[in-house]
Amino acid sequence: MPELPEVEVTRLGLTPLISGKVCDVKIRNHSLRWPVNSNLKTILKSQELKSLSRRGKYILAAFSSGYLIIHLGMSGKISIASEKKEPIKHDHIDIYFNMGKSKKIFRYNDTRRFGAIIWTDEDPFKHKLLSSLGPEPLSDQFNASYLYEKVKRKKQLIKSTIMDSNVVVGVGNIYASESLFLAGIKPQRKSQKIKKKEIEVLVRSIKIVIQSAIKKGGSTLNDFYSVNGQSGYFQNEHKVYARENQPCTNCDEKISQIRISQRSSFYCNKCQV
DNA sequence: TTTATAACCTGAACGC
DNA sequence: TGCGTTCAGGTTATAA
Repeated sequence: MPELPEVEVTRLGLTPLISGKVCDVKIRNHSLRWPVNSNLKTILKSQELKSLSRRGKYILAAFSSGYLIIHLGMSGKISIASEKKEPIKHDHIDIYFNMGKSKKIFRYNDTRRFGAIIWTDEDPFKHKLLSSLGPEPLSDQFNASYLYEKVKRKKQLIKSTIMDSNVVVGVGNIYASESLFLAGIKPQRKSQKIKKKEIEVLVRSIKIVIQSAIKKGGSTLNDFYSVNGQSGYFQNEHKVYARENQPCTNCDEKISQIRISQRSSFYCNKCQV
């Protein structure tokens, strides 16, 4: 999946392709991270899709009387299909839209079923999944003073801190490694030991990495393709992620790999201090 | 309160 | 060829 850039690329790809009123819903498998509401068909029927927005890694589909909160988990994918297109394995949910002469299907596929599709008729930002999220990485709210306040008493490792969605949303395992490389900070440093100057560089690096990944259409690893089936290109630009024992693009030192919180982490022992 | 770990699930890649 | 093990983009609940 999908870190923030992949979710944003998905949202941008979906927006021009889907609109109109829901005319049917088919759920083949209810068991995602949380069980999908069995009444979804009744709830959504005749409701008009108003907009698609994003908060962190959540896509918010606004309907006439509420919101679908969609999370892609590790392996979730959304495609827009015609009625003729037969569902394949792990196509768990179809939402049919009446679009003039034809019907289009919003199709949710998720191999590992870590994703979620949740209906709420209240303010989605007050939903418990979204209410305590940190700022968007590209917003002005996410700045050096903010992050320094967050890290200065934290004993956990800096990579874990920037991946904490209560600190900043959208920085997943790939972009955490990439941002720390760009900032010249080792992922295993303790957060509270990082100087204010370094935090300034780190904030800039996170913004650059996320922005650049969105422009390139996200990373394509095993599972991510954008809505139209195109792969992203950002993986061609990974400087450290999944490059263990390959030469650093900056100094030729071999890229190192360690595990932090059960996640693979990659860094250059020379360029990062 | 903060931090680390286990758990959710499927499939691909690898070693024997 | 086949079986067992490990690993994969995330996030929550629970343990320490």
